Amino acid sequence: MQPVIKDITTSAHDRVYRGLRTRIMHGQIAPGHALTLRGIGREFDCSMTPAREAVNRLVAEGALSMSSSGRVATPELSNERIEELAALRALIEVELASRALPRAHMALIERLQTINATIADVVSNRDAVGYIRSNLEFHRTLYLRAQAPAMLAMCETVWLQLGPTMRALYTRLRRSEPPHYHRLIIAALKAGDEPGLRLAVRTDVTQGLKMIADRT
Amino acid sequence: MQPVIKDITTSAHDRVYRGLRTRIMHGQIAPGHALTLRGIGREFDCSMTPAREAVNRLVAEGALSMSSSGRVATPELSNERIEELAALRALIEVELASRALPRAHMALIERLQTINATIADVVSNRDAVGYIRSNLEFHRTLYLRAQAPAMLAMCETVWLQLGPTMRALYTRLRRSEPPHYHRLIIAALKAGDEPGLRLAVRTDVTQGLKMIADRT
DNA sequence: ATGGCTCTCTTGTGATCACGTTTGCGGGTC
DNA sequence: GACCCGCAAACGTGATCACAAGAGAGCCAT
Repeated sequence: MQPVIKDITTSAHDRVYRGLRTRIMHGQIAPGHALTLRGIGREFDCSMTPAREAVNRLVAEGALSMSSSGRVATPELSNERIEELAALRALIEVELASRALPRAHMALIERLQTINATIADVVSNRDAVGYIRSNLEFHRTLYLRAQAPAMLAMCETVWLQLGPTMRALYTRLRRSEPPHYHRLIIAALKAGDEPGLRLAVRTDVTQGLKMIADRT
Repeated sequence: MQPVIKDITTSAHDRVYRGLRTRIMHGQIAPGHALTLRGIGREFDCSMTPAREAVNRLVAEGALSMSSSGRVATPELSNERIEELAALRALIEVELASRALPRAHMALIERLQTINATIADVVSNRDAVGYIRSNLEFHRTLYLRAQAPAMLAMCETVWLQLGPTMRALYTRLRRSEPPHYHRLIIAALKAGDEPGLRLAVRTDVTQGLKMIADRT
């Protein structure tokens, strides 16, 4: 009989937290979708306690919104809030890219190109969730080089808040072309062109989210 | 017999959360100070459950750090992290000030001057906690005019992370002069001078935190 | 006197339960 | 057919408990 290997690495609430977090960030949950503690506990096979901790953490990060009665749901963002979060993305990500630039060597650029190819694949398959995931991976891979964990954490918090909204955007948009500005980012990295990099990142971040604000 | 008025507005975990949060943000707790769930529960007169929720939320926001064993304490920040958080403050607060500028009318400027006078009082009393609180109130009052709640929330998260460290700084520094750059901020607001405002805010935010990184 | 070891007390975790509230559905009325 | 009211099921909250892990004090040996 095999001994049961105790899962040292993660406590239950951490497992639930991570599961919900990636699901939200990757846009697998539509805006306005409601969640219940007992339902989460059933799904992750634990009691309400770890589910509560995970949910509270996500509420604190703005990934979930809580009604006055304590019911929790994926947030439906107003246009003002989307504009604000886009501005925050631009602000922080431009800084992160700028800090990553001096440390960007060839291996990093090649990895970015690989991810970009994946994005092209995923886009042709009309896979919104895959697109969001790959797109964020592209950005995160670049920003990891900035060696600025606090900034990256803030950045990911913004991504998290925008997750369900990005899903709503990209499923409506049904884009078929791979992101144009990613190539500009890579080119600027190769050339060591900081102003060009800043502009490319800012544009890439802003362009997609502008369309949401324009819908109404 | 008086009827017991049920406290509608706040649940227990919210009360605990707010209490701990302002205590941390205002620098009333030194870096590295340990907290226990049962101790918090005793202090706020509740069981461990609300204490746990509040603590987990603060850990998620970076206001408290949690060891691998789950013990929780006020964080002792490395110099790199302080530099990073200072850069984040500069980035976000400059943007907030810039957005507040077009909406800043005379009543706001007068309120800022009143707060600044309070800071002068508090500084002469060598009251570090009072100084931090008034200083943050000065900034928050200005940024509220920006009408950007998501940005302000991020900003306050950074303040929260820096709370205990600011305490450590200002108690060591024992400054006796009121903040110089606050006058520059007010002057730029009066003049409608955006570049001057951006520079003044950036300098005000950065100057204090540079000294910490220089200690070592 | 000091370094290492053990034991105990304390801590965090997760499960369960009772309670008050809310939500949503179904039947009755206009 | 539409609207409103009432009831039952489901929900979040907070308390309590059992358990395992860890920290710290005290003791012994060197």
